[in-house]
Amino acid sequence: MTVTLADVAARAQVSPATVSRVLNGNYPVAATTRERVLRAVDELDYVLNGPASALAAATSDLVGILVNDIADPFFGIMAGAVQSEIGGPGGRAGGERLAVVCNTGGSSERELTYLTLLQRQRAAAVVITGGAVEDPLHAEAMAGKLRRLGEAGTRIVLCGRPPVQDTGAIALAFDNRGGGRRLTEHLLDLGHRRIGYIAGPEERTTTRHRLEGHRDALKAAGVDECATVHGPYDRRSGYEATRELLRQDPDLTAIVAANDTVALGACAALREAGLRIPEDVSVAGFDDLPFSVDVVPALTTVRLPLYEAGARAGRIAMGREAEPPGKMSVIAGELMVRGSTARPRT
Amino acid sequence: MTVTLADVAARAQVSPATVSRVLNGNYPVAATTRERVLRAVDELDYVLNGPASALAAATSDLVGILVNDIADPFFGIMAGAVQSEIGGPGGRAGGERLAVVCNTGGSSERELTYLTLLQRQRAAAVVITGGAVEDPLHAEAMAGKLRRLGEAGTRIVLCGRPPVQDTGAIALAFDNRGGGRRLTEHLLDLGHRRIGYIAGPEERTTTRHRLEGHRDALKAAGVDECATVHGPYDRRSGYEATRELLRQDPDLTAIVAANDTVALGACAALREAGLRIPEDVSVAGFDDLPFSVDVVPALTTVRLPLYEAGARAGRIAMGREAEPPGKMSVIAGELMVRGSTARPRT
DNA sequence: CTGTTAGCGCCTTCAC
DNA sequence: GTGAAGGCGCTAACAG
Repeated sequence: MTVTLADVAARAQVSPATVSRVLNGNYPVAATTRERVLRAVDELDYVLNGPASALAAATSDLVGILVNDIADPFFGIMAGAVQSEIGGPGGRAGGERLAVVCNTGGSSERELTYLTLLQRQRAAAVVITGGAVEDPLHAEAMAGKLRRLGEAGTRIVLCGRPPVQDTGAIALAFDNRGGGRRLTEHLLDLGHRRIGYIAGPEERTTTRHRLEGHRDALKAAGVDECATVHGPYDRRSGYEATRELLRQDPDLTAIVAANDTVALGACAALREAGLRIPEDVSVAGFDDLPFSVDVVPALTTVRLPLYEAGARAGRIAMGREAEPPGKMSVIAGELMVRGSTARPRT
Repeated sequence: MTVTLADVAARAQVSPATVSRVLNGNYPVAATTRERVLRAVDELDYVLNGPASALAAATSDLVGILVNDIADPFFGIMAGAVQSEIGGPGGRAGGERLAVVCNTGGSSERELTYLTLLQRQRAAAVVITGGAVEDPLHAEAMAGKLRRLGEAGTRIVLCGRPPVQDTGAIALAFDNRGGGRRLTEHLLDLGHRRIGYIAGPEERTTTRHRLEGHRDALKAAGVDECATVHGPYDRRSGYEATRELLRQDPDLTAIVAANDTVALGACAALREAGLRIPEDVSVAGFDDLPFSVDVVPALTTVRLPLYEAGARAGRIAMGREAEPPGKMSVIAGELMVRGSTARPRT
């Protein structure tokens, strides 16, 4: 029915072992023999049986990339970068790796499920992007799962997520706290004192760190915290949170959003309320997604080098770049001051 | 070293076959036995070996989703929808399927590579999203690959892509032509006569169909085609193409973009040129991505039911929804008239 | 309902 | 540089 390696061997008049060797290219084979085999492969339209190969070799060419929300460019950009470093030749059989992205939807349960599925497939590596849920139960389950994955030979790289102790996982973390602090400092420097904050979902590392940075800046300046509202990382959340913030404190002069997408929703709500940006209310985001420079006014935000971080994570996962000292590296964000923030109205 | 099914069997004092049966849940097993096995699985922290299972069963729980650009929400939304319908229970072993998305970057070569990789893994199904490259050579290679995949038992669903003959693949196509026509008709109705067009990359079905719709509308109205420029589906392309269009025809009163992202770039270029939207130049996009309603002015566009289409593709791929008659269904777009289009200046 | 018996297709020592 | 043989871990008939 389907063509097997034995069929190729027969046609090329060599042993199955030889065919395997040319396919994997990790063993000396005479040039003429190799050519004969390759021709047979072509003629028979042979496709290696991945499961069989993985079973015998006790490892596969699958590399998993976990993202919280595949519809969000924040993750799409990182995932694409990881893939671009992995997809190339260099795998075991046929020289290609299967880089696949798995959408957890931000659910810690699905995150674990995907890790199990990947473990089941004996994935060669796993890259986990974005913030983590901070529930202690989940954290423990996660640490255990990562440890077992690592013990089974899967390389693990965290990209945009803080390290998990005792797992051997390599972490490239974003400096969300520092970025959040600089952003709020910028607003304080402009003269803002009543700054509303739209935070991400609770119990997420990203949310907490950005918020802490915000609070650090306020504290350092001796300014009281104004209203803070939590919500998911989407446009609608920004819209609704802003209406809530305006209700809680009609006199606020600035709004900091958990990320650019949320900031977009905030802008919409402000406009609907008849408030001008930045004349009446300044708005700031986080991440610097591609659209942020195009909205009107262009968004003040913190740029995270998403692509570079993803690419680096991919290379580390492939063993093509040395892991950072201490298995951990903090990536800084850059404050991008644009038209959406200005001095407060007097 | 690693725990195998035999270990579980020994601990539960049953045969390996029985363990397999409870794990796959597709065979009657006494409740008490099942419980004993499950407990052993838990105690030993056993994880099924996917490759071995796939090899023995000659099929896997892997489902592939191909996208042209994972950083583009157009694909992210569809991919997320497909996954949400696939990820759930219902798979063979352990009741979970591994839904994975593969980023082709719009390259026909990588598209074929990924299909081979998926074929190698004996994927249960493959969903291919977005437009296809129209190069005849690639089309032929693609048709052959799809046919072989189908013969090997992989279900294939095209989502947002026209059908490929003689492959058995099911197609859910978007009515890009109709949408393009309605969009241009809308501008013509408003009184526009000099309409610049920013098309997507050449030799893509999506590009061609949308452009054809545009031309259909012009022709029906007896209006000559104004300047048309091609470019990738990104913001920068829209920006540069608009500068080019303005150079070619400074008197145009409207610009139709290949999609919303391109339209964003077009808006930026217009503003930079000191032109107001829509007073001086109207702008229209395509897709109705989430941000399109938030930009200022809100974008007139054609809404494509991306999520619904993806979800349906996922269900069909899982055999949970009947395939459309003739293995093909055309999904219409809906014209969304918003602030970015208005009567031309007189 | 459960155990026994063969493989699934490939990789990998070991000989030659 | 190449062939032969055993086994990777699981599933799917068969028996019982």
